[in-house]
Amino acid sequence: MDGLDEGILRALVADARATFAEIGAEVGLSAPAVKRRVDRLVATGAVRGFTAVVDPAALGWGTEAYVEVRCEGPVSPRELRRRLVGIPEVVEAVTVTGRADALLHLLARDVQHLERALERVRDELDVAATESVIVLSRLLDRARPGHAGGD
Amino acid sequence: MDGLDEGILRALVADARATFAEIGAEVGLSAPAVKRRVDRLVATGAVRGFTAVVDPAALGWGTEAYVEVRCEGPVSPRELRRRLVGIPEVVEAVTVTGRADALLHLLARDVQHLERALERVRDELDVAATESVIVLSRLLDRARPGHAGGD
DNA sequence: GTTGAAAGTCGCTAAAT
DNA sequence: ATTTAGCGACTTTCAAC
Repeated sequence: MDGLDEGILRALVADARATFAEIGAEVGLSAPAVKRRVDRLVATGAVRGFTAVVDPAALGWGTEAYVEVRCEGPVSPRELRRRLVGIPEVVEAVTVTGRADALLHLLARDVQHLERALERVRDELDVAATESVIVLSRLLDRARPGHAGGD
Repeated sequence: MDGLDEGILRALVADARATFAEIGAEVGLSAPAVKRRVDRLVATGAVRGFTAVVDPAALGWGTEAYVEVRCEGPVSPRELRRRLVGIPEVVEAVTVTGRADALLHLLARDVQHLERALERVRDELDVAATESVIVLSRLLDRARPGHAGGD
């Protein structure tokens, strides 16, 4: 990991489908040299993969919420994960410090759909309490280029 | 947007560097047909872009937090955004319903670094109160393939 | 260890059907 | 939407640093 790798990462985050020659032009390397470094970044795990940034709103999923969940009794992260994978509206889930056990990020078509998804979360996890906030606007999203107001 | 487009989106989210022929094999289309549909998905905004999923931990950014922020007096989302862009540790920011004005997602090298970033947030936003939780483990991350425990 | 150059292969893209 | 064909990019090999 040196400055060249950082430049390559910047280029790949900005556009994962950039050609090796294009990336090379940005960082001052030939295409084969870039490929070798990209292969290494993937092999070492610095790059986990390449993905498309899909606009949920364009697919009619315009409602977004973050939900803190506190469960009845102790729950293992593994078990938590197992129960949440089956709920497609849960797009992100982390365990956290503090009063809550987990913080969930939900995506839904509308508020009714969100409510149904939350019911399903409560069913799956036997939840003691939840605290939800609905997203009004997305200001920033550095992990997903173009996904928020003019990054 | 039909079933074929959905299949193409699935393939691109799974691997943004997949060739059109590979995607075509998955959804049952020829490479040129896939290219036309991908071009249309990008043009209509359903696909906002393509990005690399970088593992922050592999770069030494192992500390992650979510922070609810309540500001003194009313603040416009635009102004909020302007002030947060300058803080690189803030990787995500949304405005939300409820007591808080904004929910921030922060990435830092360690807890000390996180504390400094939080001080900077407080300086930039004249904050009335913050409520932070530190991420213990990431269970699920559907937007970033391979970024959480065995998606 | 690294890089850059060349050659062969493969994928991309524009046409015609 | 597919097939074809021409072009550009990728990937391997090799020589040089």
